[in-house]
Amino acid sequence: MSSSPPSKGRPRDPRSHEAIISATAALVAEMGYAATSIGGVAARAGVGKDTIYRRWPGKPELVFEAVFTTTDQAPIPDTGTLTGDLTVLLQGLVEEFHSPAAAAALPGLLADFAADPSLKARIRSDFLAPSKERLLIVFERAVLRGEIAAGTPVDLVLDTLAGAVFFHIGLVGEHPTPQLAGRLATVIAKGIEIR
Amino acid sequence: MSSSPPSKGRPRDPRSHEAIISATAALVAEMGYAATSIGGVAARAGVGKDTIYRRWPGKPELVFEAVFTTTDQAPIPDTGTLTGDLTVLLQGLVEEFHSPAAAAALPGLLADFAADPSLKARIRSDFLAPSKERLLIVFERAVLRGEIAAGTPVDLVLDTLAGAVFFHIGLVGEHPTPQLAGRLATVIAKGIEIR
Amino acid sequence: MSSSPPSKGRPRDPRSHEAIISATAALVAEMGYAATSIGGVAARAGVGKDTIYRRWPGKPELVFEAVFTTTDQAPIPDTGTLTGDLTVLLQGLVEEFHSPAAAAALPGLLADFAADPSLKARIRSDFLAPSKERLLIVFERAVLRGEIAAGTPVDLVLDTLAGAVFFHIGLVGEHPTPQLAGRLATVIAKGIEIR
Amino acid sequence: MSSSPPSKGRPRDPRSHEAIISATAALVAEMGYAATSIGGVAARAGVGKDTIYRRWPGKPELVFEAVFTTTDQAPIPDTGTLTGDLTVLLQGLVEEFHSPAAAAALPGLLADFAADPSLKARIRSDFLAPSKERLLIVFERAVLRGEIAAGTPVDLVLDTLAGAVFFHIGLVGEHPTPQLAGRLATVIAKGIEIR
DNA sequence: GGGTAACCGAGACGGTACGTCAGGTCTTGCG
DNA sequence: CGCAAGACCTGACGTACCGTCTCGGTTACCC
Repeated sequence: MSSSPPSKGRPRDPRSHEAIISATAALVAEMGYAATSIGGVAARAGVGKDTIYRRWPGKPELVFEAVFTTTDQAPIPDTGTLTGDLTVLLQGLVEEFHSPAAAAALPGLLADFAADPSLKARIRSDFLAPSKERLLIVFERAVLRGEIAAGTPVDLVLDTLAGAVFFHIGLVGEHPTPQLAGRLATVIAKGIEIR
Repeated sequence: MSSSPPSKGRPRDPRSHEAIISATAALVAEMGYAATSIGGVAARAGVGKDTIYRRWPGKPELVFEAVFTTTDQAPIPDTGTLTGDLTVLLQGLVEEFHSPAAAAALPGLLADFAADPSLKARIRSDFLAPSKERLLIVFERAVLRGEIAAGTPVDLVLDTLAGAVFFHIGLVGEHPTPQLAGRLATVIAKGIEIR
Repeated sequence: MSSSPPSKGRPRDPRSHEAIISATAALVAEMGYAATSIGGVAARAGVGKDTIYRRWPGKPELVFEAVFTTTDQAPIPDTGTLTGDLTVLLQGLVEEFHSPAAAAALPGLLADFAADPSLKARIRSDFLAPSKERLLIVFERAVLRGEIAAGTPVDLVLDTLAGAVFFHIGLVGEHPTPQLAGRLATVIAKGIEIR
Repeated sequence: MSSSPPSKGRPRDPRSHEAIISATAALVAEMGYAATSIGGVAARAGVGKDTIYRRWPGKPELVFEAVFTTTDQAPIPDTGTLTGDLTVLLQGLVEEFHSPAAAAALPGLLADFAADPSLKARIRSDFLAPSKERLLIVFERAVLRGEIAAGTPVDLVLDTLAGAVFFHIGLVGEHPTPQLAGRLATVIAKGIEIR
């Protein structure tokens, strides 16, 4: 299923990989996305530029991997109400978007992804996929509870949730209040509920 | 109120201004934001680079002025219902974000604004101000009609509307369906209405 | 007659030119031709790389100009005998090839010129032209004196003289003895003289 | 005399040696010396880079061995006159310097040898040694015939012969005429002969 | 109506980063 | 140990922009 590893020649040193990733995360958090250069990452990681280009095609892919390593092990929320579930989901999004590295990286990173046709598709498939999976299950439960209709468009709702948080936190730079996730969840839940 | 013009020496040629603005808009639409350079704009406009730097501090400010010239002459919607008013407002946002130049410019442009502390504030004051003004009046009427509470947070709702549209259209690259504005308006209106 | 200077835009700063030339000469003398890089010259001259590439197409042309500035103001020898004239000419060649910068530069420089078809022709026209001019006059006088035949091939003799000195001094690295020029001159003069 | 072979472990595969040598000769002839890289030779020979570095310290030594394999089996000329002998010797030099691989390799190769102190000595000992041996014998015979003096400096004459041919053919790129060797031989022989 | 000060085009300037390539060393698994 | 493969660090390559500067030359205002 997965591509067989060639296993020919010297294997790539996982310590280089690790050093590159953490140097990237540190530089992005310290200097911002635009001021982070491949050369700078290489110097900081004590690595040649080729070692980076061998693994990633460019800065966007590298930063994406370095900053969004959160393997999203968070459990799927199950509070018993749609509003409660959405609140938990949104709290996750707010935290993710507000972490130092992510906040520094996201605007430039998404801009680079959006600008490259071959990367644009990955916004949905890589950035949003984990959240979509969870939102799908939350919606299934809400449908069973009779809170929302069966055909509620997951992608559109997810774009709204993510867009709202990204715009509010990432672009406008608003510091997230503790109530933020709850407020947004309430509005959206009420908005899509039956009746 | 505005800075007094020096009025000493040769006045700036308004034809240069015009040529720069339209060259910028054309280049952004054709090549995208990242591939648009000041030098390229100057060459296309038949103008020296200094003539650009004399008027704008950098690419973000230039592109902002070139692409968002919509003097927002659109009348404030007054359909009689909050949902109707929001639909009209959102249609405006969708159109604005979907125009070729704006779609090509927005992700990179917002990223550059967000990355520069001195520009970050202008996202709210320049990008969103016209919409906020209209949304305020729409909300006032809705309060008078008893549809929403008096203290409904305008900024947060606006960030949600703008974020949803920007994310959906600008980043994910979804082609806007005719129903999009209405759907979003319905959800948000229902979500913030009393009861 | 000469190409008209464009005189459009900011003129090139002759101090940059000067700084680049002397940095190049110094680096070649200190480090050798191969270890002299455009980037190194730029750093040493306090100049951007573009400023170098704007004036010279590459390292060979730059080094050539930097090292062989000797405008060959040496007078044409006229000692009364072919042997004497050739001795003076050869002393000039020996000195030129033995100067620190030239000795360090010549093997690599000539190799780069010989490897590039568009530069190859310049070996004869740029490196050898001044010597050929002098040798021509020396030969004319020797013909008048009846020492050599009228059709003696200048280019071939010049290649022999230059090749002998270059090989002996530049490649094999022999330290030139005071008698070297005289010995070679005697051999060649005797070899081409009538009888 | 030679370094003792390790004779521990697997012996070196002579087919690799052969493949490397012929790949090197082919690449040098096709692409030139500068454009010939160790990596390219390895790929062409179907060999790992280490297998090359295990046998040769670097490109100069490798190319030298690949291009100058002519084990100089040519017999020592004995035509009865110094001019005749020198003509035969020079014909050999001209042919050697004019062969496709040698012509492509020589300028860069000699430059690399001259630039490295540890290789510089080998120009005389490796490049010129076979010719010197023959020239010595030619000179001995000429001394016996009374054509030249006993103390004629072999090295200097050899540098002159080699330098003239190398400069004329290798650097300036002159196509060798059939008379070239004879003409040079006549000049030099006349030049060094007694009287 | 003559200065003078700012504007204009062109393009040179010192920098920084790009993505590629070669050099020479090393580390795999397999003979 | 040899060997093919290929990862590794270093450092140079030539290009593209950045934002500033310096030319010659042109307006338009102010004295």
